[in-house]
Amino acid sequence: MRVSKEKAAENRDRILKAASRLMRERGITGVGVDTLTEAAGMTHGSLYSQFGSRERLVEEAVADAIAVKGQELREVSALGDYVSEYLSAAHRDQPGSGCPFAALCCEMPRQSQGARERFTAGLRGMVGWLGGRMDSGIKQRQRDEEALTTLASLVGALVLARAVSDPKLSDDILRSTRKRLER
Amino acid sequence: MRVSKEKAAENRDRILKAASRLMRERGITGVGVDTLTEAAGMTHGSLYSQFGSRERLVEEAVADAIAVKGQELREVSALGDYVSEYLSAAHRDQPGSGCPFAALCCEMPRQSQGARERFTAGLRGMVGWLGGRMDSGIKQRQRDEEALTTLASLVGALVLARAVSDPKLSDDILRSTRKRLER
DNA sequence: AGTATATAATTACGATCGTCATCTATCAAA
DNA sequence: TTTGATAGATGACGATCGTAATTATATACT
Repeated sequence: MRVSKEKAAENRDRILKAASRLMRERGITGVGVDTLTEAAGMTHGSLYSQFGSRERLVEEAVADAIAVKGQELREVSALGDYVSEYLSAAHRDQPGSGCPFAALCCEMPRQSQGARERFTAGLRGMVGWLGGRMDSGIKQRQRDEEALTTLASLVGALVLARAVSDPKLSDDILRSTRKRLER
Repeated sequence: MRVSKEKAAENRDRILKAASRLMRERGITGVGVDTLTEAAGMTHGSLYSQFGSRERLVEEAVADAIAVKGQELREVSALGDYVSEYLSAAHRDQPGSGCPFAALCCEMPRQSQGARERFTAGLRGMVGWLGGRMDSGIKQRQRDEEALTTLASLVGALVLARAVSDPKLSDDILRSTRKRLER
């Protein structure tokens, strides 16, 4: 059956938002179409009507998660504040609304080219933002390099902190990296 | 039907090795029991005979991958050499025989406690190894911290280098982090 | 306003998932 | 050597996966 244009757009958005969150929480491969559409209050087939394929939804979900996070970045001014939040226990324990790079990076190599390109574009934006908050006393090239290594440290620390089973070690990973990046 | 004790042990090992490689290449969730046992030349049900459940196989595969990599570490003496190899294009392009931490970290939060514990134990070993190759002019505690941040940088850089679709950016991530860790 | 068309959700389908009951062949004991 | 017990691979099973045909209704046109 068909629904109003508005309703359809809402439904589509609910699936998208559910995907954005659930794929970060359970992994891209870890969540099926049934779970995604059910979270949006519909039957699984509706995904195909709205996105054509699961692969397409993945692409849009990746882009959306990054875009939303990019918006949140506008409210952050100091790099130090961002690092503190990024490497916090709260961020570690809430992957569903957390950094898409950290949540999805390991699965990206096996995703469609479209999804990888959106991920890459988002990462470039992030690097640009980080570079903009670096010491302005250095060259552009050097700033880019430092932005890249900083992002790698952030992502690496977060994924490892999430992975280990010992809370104390997890905290140590976050704290050590926080300390390291303060310098 | 039953096979000889030797043959059974060989079969078990083939499944384990296939899992160790394939799970790193395609993700833990990305490879089914059919693929795993087929790679070992058997039907899918044999996994249950040998390991009891897929979950158990995951635990053993994680432990095995880490153990094998730990053995390889014995042949490395200088930290600089290790970093160069770790952040090389070759390592990036061969996840199946590469670092288990980088390959599996993002999926670990959703694995069984047993698997996470083995991952954690392996990571502790790695941190100890790294700490042993740090400047010996510093305190134990500081060495551990630096080992943790170094590992986070390595893992973060590798997973991001694998994730992005642009080869040039991927190389930049590896090179920048290599440079950063040389200091 | 009535009818045709397009669109979006439902439902049915084949394929594949992980698990367990079954059966066969090895190993151990007499 | 023969027989009972047991270990291990096979094949069958229900559940879930992603996709496509079907159905129902909102929208556009006469």
